[in-house]
Amino acid sequence: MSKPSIPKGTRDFLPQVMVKRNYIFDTIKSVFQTFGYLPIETPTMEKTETLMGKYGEEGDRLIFKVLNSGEFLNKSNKEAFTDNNSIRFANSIVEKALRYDLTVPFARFVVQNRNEIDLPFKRYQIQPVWRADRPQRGRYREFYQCDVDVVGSESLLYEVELIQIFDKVLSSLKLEDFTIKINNRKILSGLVEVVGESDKLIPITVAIDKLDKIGEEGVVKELREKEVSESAIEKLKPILTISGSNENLLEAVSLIVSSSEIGVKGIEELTEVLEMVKSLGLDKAKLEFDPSLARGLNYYTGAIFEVKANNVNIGSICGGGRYDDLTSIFGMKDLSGVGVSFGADRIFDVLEELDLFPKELLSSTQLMFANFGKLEAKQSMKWLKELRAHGIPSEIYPDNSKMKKQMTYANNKNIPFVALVGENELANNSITLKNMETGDQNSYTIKELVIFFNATRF
RNA sequence: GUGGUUGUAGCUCAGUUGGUUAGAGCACUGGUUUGUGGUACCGGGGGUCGCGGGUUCGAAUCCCGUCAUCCACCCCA
Repeated sequence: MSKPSIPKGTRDFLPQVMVKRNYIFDTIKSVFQTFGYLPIETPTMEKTETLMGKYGEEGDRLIFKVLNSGEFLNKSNKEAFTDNNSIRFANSIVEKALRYDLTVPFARFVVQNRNEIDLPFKRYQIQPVWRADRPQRGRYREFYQCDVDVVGSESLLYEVELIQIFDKVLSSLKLEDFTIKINNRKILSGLVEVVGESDKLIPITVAIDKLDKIGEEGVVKELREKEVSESAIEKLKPILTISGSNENLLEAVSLIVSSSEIGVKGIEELTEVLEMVKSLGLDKAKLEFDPSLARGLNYYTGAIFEVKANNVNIGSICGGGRYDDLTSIFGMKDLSGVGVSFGADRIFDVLEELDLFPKELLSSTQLMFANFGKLEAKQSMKWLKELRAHGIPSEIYPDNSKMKKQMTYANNKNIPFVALVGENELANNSITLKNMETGDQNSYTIKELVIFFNATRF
């Protein structure tokens, strides 16, 4: 048998990593709940028809498909097989797939459970998703998304609320320098309408989205490759070059799209959101209107968001937007939704790189009893029971090993205190407490110990 | 899916124009210290050099294939 290993782009998580991951999840959950969102879960697998076609052509390719069980070959499309038609053949032997994100399953969930929920429905969902992408820095094939969404309201108050959630979560995680980028798909629609290329909305937005990566020239080159007319490119150029405050940008863009009804609507929405956020104030977040922000997911129709950690070379750590039509695909019309997603794994990488995890996360056990033999261990167990009854995380070394070995174990586990209970302590009913940081040792009774640990609790 | 990079000890890596028994640091382990870790000193274990084939008297080193990895593109959390 070869060395055991796990599939490409997946990971094992050791305890010292899990405590950090849980710190992120706990922070996110508590913020979500203070904004009035409640948890749901959906299955790991969805029917392929639920997922396919919702993420664009590229997305379909990246969906992990689950082979049918049993004698699937009997029911397979052999014609498609001999024709070398992979897609049609795959459809005949696959009817389930791993979820690609949490938003589309959520839309399905809302429609399916419409009679059990009240609108507007506010939910959060923290679960892994899978993408058959090639792994690289900050990109995994299995990763967690933490989604907050609300469906059943067109109110822009929710856009504001989600911006506040971005700010609150990331500020709570001690991130100092991050930017929330915001744009509105209606503005982009107005833009392509004004330049006379309405049918090329997607290729144009995808090209514009790459501005900060490939620069103005790169975008123009890509637009030409997508057969966008020269006159349209000329009209789009200001979008690529203008800069300044949110207000200045709004004014400039609003002039460009003024002849488009939908474009003007987008400007109005964005203006309202920006003004409200400005009057409420943000903690650490910077909020920037970025006319070149587009985002690849096809279902967005209104506001779109993306959050980047500054000074860290990793893609966006959060994203989201408003989708007016997602539930209609599943048969429920006129149900607007808006939501955002936190990329827990990327946030982890950012906090790790910036060394922002609290250091007390590393130790859970506060006190370890050294083991001096059977009698001593028996007494230590009694005292342990009492300490644990008071909620003090404590443990005992399992064997009467050499002190050096026991101490090394405590040291490696970052246990701050070791209790020494040997022959002498047993005789006078005391506990010698060693502080592993300073090396100081003092004698205590069990009562004093409980008081000591309750007092030093955070 | 396209292009490139790198595979040597548990981890990070060195290894000269191909030449005897493949090295270092960290980690692990034993001792100096049989009731004291984190610092010091001495010792020890651990490697089919990713895998398969080829060239050669001789391959970790050169060639071909393959798998894995990382990076860029595409796309995205």
